[in-house]
Amino acid sequence: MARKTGSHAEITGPLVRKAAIKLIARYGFAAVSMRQIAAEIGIQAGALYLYTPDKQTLLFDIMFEHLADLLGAVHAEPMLETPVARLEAFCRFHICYHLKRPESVFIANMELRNLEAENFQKVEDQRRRYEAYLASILEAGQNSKEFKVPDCKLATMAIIAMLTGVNSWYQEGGRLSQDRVERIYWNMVRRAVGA
Amino acid sequence: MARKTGSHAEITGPLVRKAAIKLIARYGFAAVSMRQIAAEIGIQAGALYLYTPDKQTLLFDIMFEHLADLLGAVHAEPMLETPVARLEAFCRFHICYHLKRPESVFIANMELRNLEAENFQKVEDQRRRYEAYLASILEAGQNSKEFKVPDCKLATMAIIAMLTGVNSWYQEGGRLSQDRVERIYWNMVRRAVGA
DNA sequence: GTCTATATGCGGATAGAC
DNA sequence: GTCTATCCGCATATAGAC
Repeated sequence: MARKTGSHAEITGPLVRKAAIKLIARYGFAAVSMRQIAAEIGIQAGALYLYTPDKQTLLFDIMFEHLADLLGAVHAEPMLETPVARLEAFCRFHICYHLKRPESVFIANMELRNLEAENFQKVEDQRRRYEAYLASILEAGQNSKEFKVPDCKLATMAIIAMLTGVNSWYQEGGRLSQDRVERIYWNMVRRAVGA
Repeated sequence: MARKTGSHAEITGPLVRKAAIKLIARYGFAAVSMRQIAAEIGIQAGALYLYTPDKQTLLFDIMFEHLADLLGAVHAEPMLETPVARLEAFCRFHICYHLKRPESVFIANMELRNLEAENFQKVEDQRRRYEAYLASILEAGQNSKEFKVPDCKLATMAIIAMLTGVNSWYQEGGRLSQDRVERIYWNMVRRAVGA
């Protein structure tokens, strides 16, 4: 395929996404203008509309793909034997995956209310599927008597909130290594579910 | 003091605050206009500036007062004998207090990035003081060997994230009573700290 | 594919009448 | 204390030149 001079779609497309993630994470969706996003990558605002039909779709795509990637990654994890091994793997996976892309995580958690109804539903469905993955581990452990969880649904929400919270304070090169953090959190989770 | 016809400062002032909390919680600070806030209470936008010097100060006041009230309330709790009793009281207090004012809690957690630097510092200071309150309970239990916490700082962050997470799913009149939720969460916390 | 220019509307905040 | 009117700037999105 011939390409005209000044044709950079394959480069610019991903740059738009990347710039939007960076700026929305920092300032919030409503506070970031299309002009800012364009300026971040050195193009004019009008040119953005070659890569997204509008601002709302840009937000939705960022959030949906983040959750789709997350779901894909968790399901790609090797399926371990025991519930306790699976729960440890989940805890470590969750912390690790989230710490690697703090901006997307932040957007996925903070910008739900800026999604239009239809888009919100799609994103929420993904989120529920992720929660269901953890819930199934807890239920398995409950059935096998390895865990003592008073309520699997509550434990699911509690564990996810606790693990995601790491993103709000963890700093690379800080007092604790990531592996140490994972270990400490896993120990708290393990005891919380009575394993 | 004589009052002119149409003078409703004592009524309107609190109404402004209340309307702002409602709208900012629902749509986000950046997405809410001063015109919307005014319309919510049936006045014109210009009249808002009798009650706040600007939009930023309105946000700061809401967040700061929320945290000041929270700190005041937690320090007003009766000081119980043992660390384990104090930790249970804290867990129940935190869930109860936060469920009672979900909008202010949401704003305090979501709108930090919309605060100007100086205001941000003041709000963060309050938050740190609240965290320190929980940390001191954990340290006391650690010293008395009642708890087995690998790291008090991490346990503090983990417990607060976990407890605050209740606000994101709890619905009055749902499957579980608030007391039942408090009990279940307290049990998870208790085991997580090895008590 | 990107630019400039522009249509159109809403934003925060203030001035001055009542 | 509240209203109306207004300043001024920036928002999203589109049209058409290059």
